[in-house]
Amino acid sequence: MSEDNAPEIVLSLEIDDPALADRLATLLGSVAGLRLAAPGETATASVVARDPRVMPEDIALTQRELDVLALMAEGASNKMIARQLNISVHTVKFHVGSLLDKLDATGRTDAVAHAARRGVIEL
Amino acid sequence: MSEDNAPEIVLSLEIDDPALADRLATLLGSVAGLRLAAPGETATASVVARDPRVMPEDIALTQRELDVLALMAEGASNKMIARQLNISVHTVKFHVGSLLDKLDATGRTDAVAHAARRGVIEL
DNA sequence: GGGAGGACTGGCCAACCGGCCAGTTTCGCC
DNA sequence: GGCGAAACTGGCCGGTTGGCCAGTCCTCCC
Repeated sequence: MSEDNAPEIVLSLEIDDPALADRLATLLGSVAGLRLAAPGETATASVVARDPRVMPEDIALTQRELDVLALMAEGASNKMIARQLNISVHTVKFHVGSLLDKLDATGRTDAVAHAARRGVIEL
Repeated sequence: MSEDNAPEIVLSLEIDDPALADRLATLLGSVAGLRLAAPGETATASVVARDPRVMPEDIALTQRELDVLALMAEGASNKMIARQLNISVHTVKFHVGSLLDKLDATGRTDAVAHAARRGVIEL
């Protein structure tokens, strides 16, 4: 393993907590074979620590609601969801309604966005 | 600054490329004051390097489309968007239409999901 | 046995959405 | 001067959405 077949790994920091960012910058800055990205530089990998804000109470969604939510995130219409899950459109609407309530959303788009933000679903 | 007011920083790795993950694990594993997270452990920060798959061609969206897209992601209706941007509902629909085209989406929910996936917007 | 909660279904309806047609203005560029 | 791109506006219309009412089955639990 010569040094040149393993180019430096460039890390960008995306840390909300300044103190933590500082400590990490110091720690990582002195590691051989690795350096921190210059502003605007494209990094090999990012070190991420987001503000752990409003994540504590994970919303209690039923299995069925998760099914519906997942299909909503795929852009499926109520009709399509009904077909997929083998239930009536009315039932889909019923679940969507619960979802809007629980996720505190104003519409299906908002519901998907909120769910994604809270990590309930993965886009 | 005693050692105990600065607890170990726990890093989790989210690297798609196994080789890179390996190198990083080795490099970071030997840094004092820092360790890698055990499976399932809550980490202080994550080191992320996602597959740079279908991200090359960043979709060309106009400024106005970005405006509309951002509001869509907030769950805003066409009417609300129109008010926000001080344009008519028709114009909003026009931009939404272009967005659906460019993002290859079937509806506004799908459009927001696609945009988020491609990093066009941040949820 | 009597809740309580979840899943499911129906009808009804106003509002919203998206796609179609058409048009104007403004801007930069060849 | 002409030409395309972007932004903007209008009318029209069928399909979708979300909220309201109602009801039936379950199952778990006190």
